Amino acid sequence: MSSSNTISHEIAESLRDEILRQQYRSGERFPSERDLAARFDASRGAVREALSQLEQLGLIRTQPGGARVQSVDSASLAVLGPLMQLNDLPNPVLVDQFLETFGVLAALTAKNAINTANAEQLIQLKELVVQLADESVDLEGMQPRWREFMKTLSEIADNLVVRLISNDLKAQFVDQMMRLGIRPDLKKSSIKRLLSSLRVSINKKDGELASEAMLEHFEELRTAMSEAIGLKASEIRKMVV
Amino acid sequence: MSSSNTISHEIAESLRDEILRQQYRSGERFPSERDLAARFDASRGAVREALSQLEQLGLIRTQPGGARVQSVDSASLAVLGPLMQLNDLPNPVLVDQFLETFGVLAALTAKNAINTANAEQLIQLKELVVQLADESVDLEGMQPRWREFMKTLSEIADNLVVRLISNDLKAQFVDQMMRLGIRPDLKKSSIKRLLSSLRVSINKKDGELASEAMLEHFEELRTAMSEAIGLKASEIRKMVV
DNA sequence: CCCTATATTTGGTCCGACCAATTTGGTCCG
DNA sequence: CGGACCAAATTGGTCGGACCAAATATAGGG
Repeated sequence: MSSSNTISHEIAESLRDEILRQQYRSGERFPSERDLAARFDASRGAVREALSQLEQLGLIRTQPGGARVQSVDSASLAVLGPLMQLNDLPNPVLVDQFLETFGVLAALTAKNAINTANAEQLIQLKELVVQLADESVDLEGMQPRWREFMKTLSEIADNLVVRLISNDLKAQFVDQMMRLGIRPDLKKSSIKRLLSSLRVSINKKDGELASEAMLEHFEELRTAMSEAIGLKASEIRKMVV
Repeated sequence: MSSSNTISHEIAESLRDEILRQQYRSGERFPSERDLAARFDASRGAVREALSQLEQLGLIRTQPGGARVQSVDSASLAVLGPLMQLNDLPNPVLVDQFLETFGVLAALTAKNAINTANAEQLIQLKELVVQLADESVDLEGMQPRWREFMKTLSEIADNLVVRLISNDLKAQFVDQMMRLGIRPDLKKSSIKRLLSSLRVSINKKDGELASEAMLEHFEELRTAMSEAIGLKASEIRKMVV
């Protein structure tokens, strides 16, 4: 399940999750490197490498005399992914905030992409939208195309800041949702409306229109996702009972 | 100038800047740990700690056999700060992208804050806006109040995702601009308009209005900042000549 | 020239040691 | 009893050397 095969990474993951689970109070002293080495049955060097990663994430602050735990919401954006994968079910509030935030960034990207695209790029976008309208492909199979479309938009918009933000969200939010079987029930009409707006905005080279369509789409996605998670939650509850 | 007093951090900073300066081609082999240890006259352990930080930043990927440099725009958002402080003058394009992106996030925050604020919080916001309208304080002295205002908005909006993003931008963008003497020439009328809109939106509890005002303000800020940087650049050019 | 077997390089990990800063505990004094 | 002060234990920071396994580079054979 967990990624890297190295011990130091395993230690880092383990400790990271403990901190994200609030198992330490903010400001509390973190176990000493020697203790951690003993606990994980590893060398102090490996532990120190792990701690230097946690420090980079903004989760701890180390000083001679002892490391201290930092408040989670003063950490780096890179903790968002792990934060959403902590429990069986991602925190619905967090998912909603993620979608809302990602939505405005996607809208911004779409606006700038369409406004700055050259003729060739507009054609490229148009083709991608056509592919997205293919009704013979199901929602899951469509995901790669959506990603391709967003990636193209991102490349055309060419905003490094947005791209860097997206990188830290590359914890594959969508993948995780798919894996958990959480599938937002987006009305086909809703998607059709989005695609239609996108088509028009590309033809008219009207970025503002694309932006609005994107915002609206994410709004609907938030609602659908909220329902989907709630549904999954009740499913799980039944399983337990 | 540079921050942490530990050797491993110094090494990390040094190597980070080299990568951000594109001194290595993406995909290129990174010097071996032993070479780096020799170069920095440090132990391999210190170098390894530095490298584990760079890896966390998404700047390198290490494997048995050799580490490889990653493309900058596949890195973590946390590199944005260092990226803007690389040269004497920050990259204007990057600053503009930063302001644009930060603008939509600030607008989102303002919208949600005002829409969800309770009576007490609305009063608090109103007071802060009044303080911002104090004409007896100059632009620089006003910065702490602006920060206080934004912080309050952020706390009320209570969006962890946006907060995490802001954390990685806390490389004190404003501070750096101040330090460099880059002062955007924002028209007083422009600020007055923003404050006025904010006042109205708070009174009417109309988040959408606040959002629009914020967007417009950042739009003007982008223009002003662009001019300010251009001005500073020509100043520097004269100095050299 | 290509493919394979071997030697070298490289990252991953461990151990033991030392230093300096911090923390801790206790002692002494008012 | 309380606070200031001092010494000991703890802790992070760094170093050096060592070993392994994976990856790479090299030389040899087809």
